[in-house]
Amino acid sequence: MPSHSENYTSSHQDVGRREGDSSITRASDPLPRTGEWPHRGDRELGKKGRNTRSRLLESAVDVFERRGYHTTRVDDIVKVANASHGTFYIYFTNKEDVFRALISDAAREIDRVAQSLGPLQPGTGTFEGLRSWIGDLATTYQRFAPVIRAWTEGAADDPEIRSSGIAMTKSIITVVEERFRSSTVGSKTSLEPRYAAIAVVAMIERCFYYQLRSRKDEIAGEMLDTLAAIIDRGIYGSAE
Amino acid sequence: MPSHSENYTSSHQDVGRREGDSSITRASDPLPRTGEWPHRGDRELGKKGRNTRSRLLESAVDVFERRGYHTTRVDDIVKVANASHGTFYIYFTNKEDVFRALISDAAREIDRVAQSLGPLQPGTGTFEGLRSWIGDLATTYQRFAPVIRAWTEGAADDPEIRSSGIAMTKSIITVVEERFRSSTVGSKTSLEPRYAAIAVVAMIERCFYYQLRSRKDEIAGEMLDTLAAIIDRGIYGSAE
Amino acid sequence: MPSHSENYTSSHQDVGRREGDSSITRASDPLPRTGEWPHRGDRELGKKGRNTRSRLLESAVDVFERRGYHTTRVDDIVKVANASHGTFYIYFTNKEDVFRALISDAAREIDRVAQSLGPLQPGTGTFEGLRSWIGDLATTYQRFAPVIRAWTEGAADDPEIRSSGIAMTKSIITVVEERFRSSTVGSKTSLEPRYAAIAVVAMIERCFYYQLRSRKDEIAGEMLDTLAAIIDRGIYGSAE
Amino acid sequence: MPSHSENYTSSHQDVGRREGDSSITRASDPLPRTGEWPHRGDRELGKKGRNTRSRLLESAVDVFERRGYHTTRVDDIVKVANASHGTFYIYFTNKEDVFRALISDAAREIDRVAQSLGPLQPGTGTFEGLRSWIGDLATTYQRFAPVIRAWTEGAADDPEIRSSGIAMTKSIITVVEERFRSSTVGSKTSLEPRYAAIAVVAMIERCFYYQLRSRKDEIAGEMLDTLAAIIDRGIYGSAE
DNA sequence: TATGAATGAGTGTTCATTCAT
DNA sequence: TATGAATGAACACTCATTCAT
Repeated sequence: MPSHSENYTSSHQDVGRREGDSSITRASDPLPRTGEWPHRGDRELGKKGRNTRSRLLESAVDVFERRGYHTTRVDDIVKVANASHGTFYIYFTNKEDVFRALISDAAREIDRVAQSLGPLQPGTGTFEGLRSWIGDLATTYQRFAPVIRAWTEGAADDPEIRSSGIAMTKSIITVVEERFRSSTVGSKTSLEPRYAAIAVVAMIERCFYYQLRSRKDEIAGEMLDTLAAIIDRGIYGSAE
Repeated sequence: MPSHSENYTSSHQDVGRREGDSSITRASDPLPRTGEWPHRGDRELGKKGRNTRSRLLESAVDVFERRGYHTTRVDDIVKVANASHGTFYIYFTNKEDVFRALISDAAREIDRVAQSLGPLQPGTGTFEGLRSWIGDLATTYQRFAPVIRAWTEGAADDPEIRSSGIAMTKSIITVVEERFRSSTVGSKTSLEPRYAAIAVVAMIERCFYYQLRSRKDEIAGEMLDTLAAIIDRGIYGSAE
Repeated sequence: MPSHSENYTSSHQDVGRREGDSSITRASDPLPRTGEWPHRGDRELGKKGRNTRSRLLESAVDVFERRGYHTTRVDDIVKVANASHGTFYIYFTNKEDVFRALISDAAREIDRVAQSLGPLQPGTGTFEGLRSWIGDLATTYQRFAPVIRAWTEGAADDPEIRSSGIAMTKSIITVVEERFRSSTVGSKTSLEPRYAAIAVVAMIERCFYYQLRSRKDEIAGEMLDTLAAIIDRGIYGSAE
Repeated sequence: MPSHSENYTSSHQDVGRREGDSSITRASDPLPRTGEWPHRGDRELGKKGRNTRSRLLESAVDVFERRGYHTTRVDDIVKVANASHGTFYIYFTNKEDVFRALISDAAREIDRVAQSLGPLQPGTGTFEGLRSWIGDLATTYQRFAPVIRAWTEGAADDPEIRSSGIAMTKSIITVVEERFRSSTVGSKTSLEPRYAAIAVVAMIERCFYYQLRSRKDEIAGEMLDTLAAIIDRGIYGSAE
């Protein structure tokens, strides 16, 4: 649910495809030029290696949260992980690479939860359905909070990361749009489902972000209630 | 309307009140103007100097838009402005300083427009009032689009700039909250005005941002209609 | 006259085309991504800048000679030039770039001298003509000795530099080949002019290199006499 | 036949004489074998060990050829050999060490062939003798081509390897010089045998190198004919 | 007021080598 | 005998900032 958008009217989904961890580089050429060697993916890692890699990932989360993506230095991460500078480069090619590894998990999960929004028909417990979905989203969002925040705020100038953020948001918007269409919403009201979906996703995403930034341990229940209520009334036209 | 928040439940407003110039050293000031010392403010500048300063500011807008705040180098700005490296430091202390100079105008304007939201009573043309206000906000937002985008996306790890963004958002939320309170909204519905205001501002801000990122020349009218309609129904309970 | 060859049977000449100094990078895009900015060419340099650049070039020659191309560190060069690390990167993008600047002069000169070989007809003072030409070549070679040695020995794995070396050698071979063809050499003897030219250039180049490596101040006159004599007898068939 | 020279006028021969193994610490030894200590030589190796060692050597040849000496990383070699990083250091102390192991064979062979040049007397089939000798040299040269090329091009800044190259070339020059002296060449012509020998060896070595770099499968027969003819006429004064 | 050369601290990245298993 | 994880010194390169002219 990071906050980048290139064209929110396109509806094809391109997030959540990738398999496994985000090690994008893969070995095949037996003798590449300098700098083209893939860094170790997960597969060939021994116990110790896996442990080190995890420690680095955890440290990265930690540091990204405290310093923000841009301000973070590889040096900070290895210091927290009690590893040497060189060790970092065994597992990741650079800062972006760790970041990709982190967001791939988050993206997968959020997308999964986003897709879980059931069909809703006006007058049939729409509030409860929305409230439950938003609650699930909030839970997931909180789980990956540091990463998502960095994703939203900081990584905006790495093209690949940005586009994955865009894709993720598009994907959620599309789900919501389809639910709006398949309910009788469109006919009852003058709302265009696409724009309504954009507005709703925007609202949810940004409220979560505001709340996260407030350093509360969790997103307030009242906030979630309010979101569900506004959507229920604003889109599904439920009264009171 | 940038997107940073520390605590959105606090309601005291601290943006847009202070008049005149403020010094850089007053760290609590949410929207400091360009530092007066040791660099020159506008007043004491000769014609040539004013011109150079403007050129630098315009170039900065240009570059921030194309490269993003973090990626922008002082070098880029002076090159676009056809100025020398040294010249930059005559007018600004550093990159943040230019940025502050740029956002101060934007912040003032947006805040002014935000405050213009009139009192709304259910059943008395709430949609039109909201639509008009949102339209004005959109116009202003578009006018300062490059700066605001940079503000939203990039400046997140400069504490001073971040806090000015937080303050700005808080200020708008507070206005909206007060309008909600002073109408009979609270009593009719179960919505807590503070949370409702947060949700509404979040939605508006993020939709504008999405639309801007889509590279459309302007924010779609349908988008504005949809926003107004959702708020009208979701908060003011208007039907149809 | 460096020593790389890809295909010595091709005869088209592609050395000596470049104008001015070897600053291959040129400015045009007003806002390139990081790393694409051209480094200052010679044109826009003030007096001081030109001086610094020269000092760096001289130091580079010095260090390349003492340490060899690969072993040389940018740090070594700036130390000798009494400049700071950053200064180096104002004038050159990296070690290769300085090297290119250095060899372009050498290549131009050597090529010019190589082309000066006049037409020779058996029985008409061929020895004197050859001896004089070889002498000129030797003089030029000596003048650029440190650079050429580095070129021959070390830079072999930089593709661009290597190919310029190849081109240079090809060019000389072609000149010699044409002189052999236009004299009656081919008809009198069974020598194929192309192969004969390769052999002759190989011999000259390598003898110069051997002599340079021996750390003598200059290439021995007897060496030059011997070369001229061997070619005179071996190719032109002069007796005694 | 690599291409380094410190002083090509000295004529005492110091390559190819010593038998058996030599220690790394004897710096003056021109062609040290792989260090026996603390790494294992061939003798004490089990079947498996011998196999691993061979694989590493073969891989090294492969990689040196494709990447050049300097650009080659230990990492590349072990990857091609399907061995682990640590294994490499069981058999060799470092990259130079593998290289020394590789060139020792090549050097021995080339030197042996070089010494095989028989005594030649003008007017007694000198061309055939030369042509045959050059052909043998070419065959050997081709056999060890990748190693020799790396030796010629790249190893120039390792003192020990360089000096072994110098010694090798000196040795060949000396053989040739002696043949020139023992024939009546010196008296008939004005050529100084030492310089003539240098020129001849330079020519042969460099032509081989040129041809190798041209990526032909083998050195052209015409090239060998031409070399023999030039020497025959240029040194031995044979006509037509 | 403008210039642009110089600086150097700060970061990123590579790779030979060691060592516990 | 083999492994592959870890290390850290060595080097490359960038860019904000200063300053003499």
